[in-house]
Amino acid sequence: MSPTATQSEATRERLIDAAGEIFAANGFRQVTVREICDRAEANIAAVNYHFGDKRGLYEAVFRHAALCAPPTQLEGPPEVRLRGAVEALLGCVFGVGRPTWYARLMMREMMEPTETLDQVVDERIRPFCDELETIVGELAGGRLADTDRRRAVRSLVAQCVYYQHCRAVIARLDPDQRFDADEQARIADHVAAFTLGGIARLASGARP
Amino acid sequence: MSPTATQSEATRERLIDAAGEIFAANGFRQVTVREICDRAEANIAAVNYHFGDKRGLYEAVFRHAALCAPPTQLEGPPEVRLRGAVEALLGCVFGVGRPTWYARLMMREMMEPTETLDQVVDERIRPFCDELETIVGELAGGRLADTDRRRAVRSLVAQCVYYQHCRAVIARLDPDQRFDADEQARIADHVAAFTLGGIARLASGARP
DNA sequence: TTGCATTTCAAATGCGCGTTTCAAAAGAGC
DNA sequence: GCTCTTTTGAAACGCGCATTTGAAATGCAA
Repeated sequence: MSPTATQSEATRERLIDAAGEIFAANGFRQVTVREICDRAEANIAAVNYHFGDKRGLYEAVFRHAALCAPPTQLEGPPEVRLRGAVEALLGCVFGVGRPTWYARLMMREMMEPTETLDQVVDERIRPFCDELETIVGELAGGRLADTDRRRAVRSLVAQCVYYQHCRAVIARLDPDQRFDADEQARIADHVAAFTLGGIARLASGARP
Repeated sequence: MSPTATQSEATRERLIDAAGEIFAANGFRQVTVREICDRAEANIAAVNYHFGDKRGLYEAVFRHAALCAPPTQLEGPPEVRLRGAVEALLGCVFGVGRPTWYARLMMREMMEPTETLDQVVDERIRPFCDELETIVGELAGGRLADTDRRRAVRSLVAQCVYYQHCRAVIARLDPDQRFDADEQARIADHVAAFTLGGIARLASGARP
């Protein structure tokens, strides 16, 4: 062991990685500092030394996770950009390649919001939603009021995050349901089609 | 004080009511037995006496909450029944009249499923989803495969529960957003229209 | 009235866990 | 080599909280 600067940094990273997984899987309260340090192969005092306290570690983890934003398709006709946005969202949820615990962490943060959530909303979520509103507006041919556009964006996002937030129920209703890349693509097809239909209906002005 | 059978029952009920609110608001771990007993005006030992332990109380609460199922419109054309189902779902989420903590409790249960969730899925959720599938099938004129029907039901449900699961984000994106009965009705309009459009698009066979 | 069963009460117990402490290890600068 | 700073290590502290305990209170039956 050589406690040099790079070694210290390595310890920090091991703690963040271990804590990210465990926090996402079990929530803030459930997780013990001992458990995190065990997996990170760090001493019990490392958390307090590097992050002040347990909450400081959590915030570092959340901030670190928030860095991997969904990459979106910025060019092309609105149908293509819609499809790209859906895949980006589902990619976060299904997390086939990425660190799979970010979406779960986000879900937990939504249930018990802290100040960290405000930052993430401002820095990441709002810009993304603004872009979605633009796409929806174009798809509707400019025939939607602001409120309707906003609600349509919610309907779109809802269909994606549903597979994260209600996975427990989905898995029980449909034991055969898979959550791999192939299924992700099929769901993306469905959500894109359903959303196009929904927007078309809204734009047509028909009310049920 | 008269520790008779009805008094004992009253204590049980006070504990369940108090615990329901507090569990829903703060989660299982956060809540202390002391806090529950304080609000229920019961002794600290009452929880262990009546429910064995804290977990036993939680399960009793969840079972009790699961009894208030969404009342659905069973007759009429599928458009009307769809609208009824949307309102029932949103009613659970917005909880304008009902015990408002059921939806929150359900959300928590979805994140950390216990055996209790299996029962609730079998007894309440699956029958409800079966009915939704029937409605969707009728709306599509029988032109949807089972898989597409199921996904459409998910898209429908997702739009409703989104207002529960992501309320923290919605409130931050839209500080003016209200969650009262009036807004609930407008959202029901939107979700019903959006869903009709989505189903129509799926039934038309068009793919993006 | 007097035992008996049920429920409530206040205090105590025990323990899990975040945090602190203080010493040891290991470079960095002189 | 020697001090100084940074990082790690093992053990201990202290607190919060679920749970237990044993007695008191209360109704019921004989």
